[in-house]
Amino acid sequence: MYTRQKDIAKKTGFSINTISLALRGSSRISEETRNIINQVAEELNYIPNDVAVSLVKRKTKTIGVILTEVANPILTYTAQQIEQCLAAKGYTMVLMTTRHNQANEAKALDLLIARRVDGILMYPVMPWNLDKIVSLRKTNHPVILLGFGEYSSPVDAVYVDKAKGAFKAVEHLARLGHKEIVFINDGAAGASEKLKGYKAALEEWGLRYEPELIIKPNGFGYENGYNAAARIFEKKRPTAIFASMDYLALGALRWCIKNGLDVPGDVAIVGSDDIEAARFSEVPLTTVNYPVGKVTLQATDLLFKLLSSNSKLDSIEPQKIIIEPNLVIRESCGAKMKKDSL
Amino acid sequence: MYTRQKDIAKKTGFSINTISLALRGSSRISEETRNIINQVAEELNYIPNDVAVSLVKRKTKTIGVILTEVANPILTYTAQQIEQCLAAKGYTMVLMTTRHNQANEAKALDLLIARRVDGILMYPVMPWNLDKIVSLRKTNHPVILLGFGEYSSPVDAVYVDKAKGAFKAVEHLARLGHKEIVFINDGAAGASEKLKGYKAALEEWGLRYEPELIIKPNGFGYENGYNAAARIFEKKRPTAIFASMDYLALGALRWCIKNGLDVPGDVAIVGSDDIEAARFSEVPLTTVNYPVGKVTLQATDLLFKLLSSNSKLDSIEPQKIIIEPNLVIRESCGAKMKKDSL
DNA sequence: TTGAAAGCGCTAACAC
DNA sequence: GTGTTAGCGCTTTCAA
Repeated sequence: MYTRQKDIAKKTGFSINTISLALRGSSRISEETRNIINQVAEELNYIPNDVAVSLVKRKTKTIGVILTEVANPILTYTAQQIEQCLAAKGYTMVLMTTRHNQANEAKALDLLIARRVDGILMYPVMPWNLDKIVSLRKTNHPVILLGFGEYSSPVDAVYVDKAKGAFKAVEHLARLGHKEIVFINDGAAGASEKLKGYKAALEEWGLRYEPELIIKPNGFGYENGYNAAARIFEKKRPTAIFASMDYLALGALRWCIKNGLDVPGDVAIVGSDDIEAARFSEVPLTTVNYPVGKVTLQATDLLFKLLSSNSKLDSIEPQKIIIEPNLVIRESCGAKMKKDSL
Repeated sequence: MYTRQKDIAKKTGFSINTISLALRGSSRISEETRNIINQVAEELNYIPNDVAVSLVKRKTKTIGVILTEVANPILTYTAQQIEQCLAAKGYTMVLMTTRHNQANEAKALDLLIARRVDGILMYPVMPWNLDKIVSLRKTNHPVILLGFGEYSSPVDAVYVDKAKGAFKAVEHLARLGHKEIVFINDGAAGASEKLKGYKAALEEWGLRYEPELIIKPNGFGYENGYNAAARIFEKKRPTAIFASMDYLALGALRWCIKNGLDVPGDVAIVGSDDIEAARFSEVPLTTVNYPVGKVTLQATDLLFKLLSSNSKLDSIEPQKIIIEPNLVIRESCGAKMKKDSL
C-alpha cells in the first residue's frame, strides 16, 4: 500500500541506509545519488512513515491538549492559538476534552502518555487536586497547566490573575463614582480570588464591604444572571453591577432594560471574559478580558523550553507564569459614550 | 525511562511474547501467570507504547480533523462533537486548521498521511477543487468532507442542504405575509444554492423575483450587515430581510433599531447558522440552523463504515449524505410573541 | 561516499 | 500454556 525506503532501495540498487540519508538531505550522500533517489521516491509516491520515525527517535512531535470543553469561547480560542503555535514549530496537536469530569481527564492523560506525546497542555478539571500531574512531572512528563486561577501544587502553570481582573473592574466603577457595587459571583474556580480583588478595590476606594451586595447565581447562564438581577433589585437600588462571567452580566443587563432601567444611565454593568456576545449585546458590555493569546504563547513557550532542556524535569523548579487581564471598556459602564458605536 | 515488556519479561522469567499476550488478557495464558505479569507490570509502572503497536498493526487509531478555522462556532462545536464520537470508539483526534488557505490544507493533509492517521474528516478550503481528495481516495485513504454546500467531485461527503434552508426561511416570511423580501447574500460557498432556495420559495408563494432585493455585503461581519441594511433602506421599504449569515442579520437588525424601525413590527429578520449571539441579541434572532450534531454523527459513521470495510476504497461508490437544516423561530420574524422571552 | 547490522517496542505465526 | 523467530519502517552506529 505504501512505498517504503526498501522499495526505493530495490529499485535504485542503493542500500536502505543510503536512501534514508538521501531523503533527509544528508550531505554525506553525493548529489547525484541524492537526485536519483529523490526522483525515484517521487515516482513511487513515497511518503515517510512518521510512526516508525517516532519509534526510533522516541519523539512523536505531538503535543496533547486537554480542555474541559470547547464550547467555551475562551477555550476554543485557546485551542486555535495552540494549534497555530505548535504547527509553526512542526508539532501536531491531539485534542481531548474532559467535559469537566475527572475520570475522563485521567483517561485522557493515560491515553496521551501511551501515545507518547512529547508534552501536554491542559486545563485541569480540579485545580486543587493535581497529584497526578505532580507525579507525571516526577517521571519526566512535561505538563503545563493553563487556567483561570492559582495553582498551589508544584506544577508548571500559566494562569490569569483573577483577583487583579476583579480589582480593575471594581476600581473602574468606583472611580466613576459608584458607591454600591453588586458582585454577581459564580462559584467556579477562581471565585474566591475574584472576591479578594473585589474587596481590595472597595478598600482602596474607601467603600464599605457589604455582604448583601454579593450575590451567588444558581448557575453560569444568561437566565441565572437575569434572575440574580431580579433578586438584587427586590431590596436594593445599586448603581453598579460587576459579574464574574459575561453571560451573567448579559442576563442582568437584560433584566435592567426590561424593567425600565437605563444602562449605563441608571446602572453600570461590567462582566468578565469578553466573550463575543459581549461585543454585540444591546448595550455593548464593558468587561474584564481573558488574554488568551498571552496565555497560550507563554504556555507553549514554557513547554518548548522544558522539551529542549536535557536535564531531568525533576531537577528544574516548577514555573508559574501569571498573566494580568485587562479591562475592555465599552458602553455598559458609562465611561464611553453611546455615540461611538454603531 | 519507560518500562518495556522486555523488562517485565526479565523480572518474571517469562518470554516477551507471554508478557504481550498476558497484558492483553489473552486466555491462552494461564490465569496464574497473567496475574503475576499484571502485578509486575503495575509495580514497574508499565505503560504500553502505542507507537510501537501502531507500527506493527499499521493502524494508529487516530483520525485527522482539518477545519478552516475554529473561531466559527459551528466548527468549534463540530470539533467538540467529533472528538466525543471518536473518543467513544477509542479513537483520538489530531486537529489542524487551515485558516482558509489552500497551501496550509495541502500541508495538513501530507502531515496527517505521514503520521498514518486511519482517516480524515475535513472542511475543505475550496469545495470546487477536490483533486487531491479524489486522488487520496484512489490510494485508499478515507477522507470524509463536511460542508456547507454541495460537492460535485467523486468524494465521500456529508453536507447541509443550503438551498433547502434558504427555502424554509423565505417561505416562512412569505407565509407571514411579506411581499418584499430582501436577501443579503454573502459570496461564500453555497451562495448560489441559497439563492436557488430563495427563488424557489418566492415562486412557490407567487412572489416576483426582484434583483434589486438581492444585496451582496462587502464581507461577512456585523458591520457589513449594518451597511447592507443602510444601502437597502436608501431606496426601498422592504418588510423582511433574510441574511445568509447571522452576523449579517445582526448587523442589519442593529441598523433597523438604530433608525427607529421596530423589529419585527416594521421589518422581520431571519438569519442563518444559529450562532450563539443570535440567541442573545437585542431581539432574539429567527434563523436557519446548521445541524452540527447530525452532520458530525453521519460523518463519523460513514468514516467508520469505510474503515471497517475490507474492500478497497476504489471499489466503493463515493457516498454523499445530505442533511436538512431547520428554522429556529425566535422573535425577529414576528411569528412568536415577545412576551415569551425574558 | 556507501553498506551492514543492530535495534526502537511491540505483535503474529508457528513450534514445542 | 509458553517460547522462538521474524518483522513493522525507520535511524544509528560502525565499518568499508
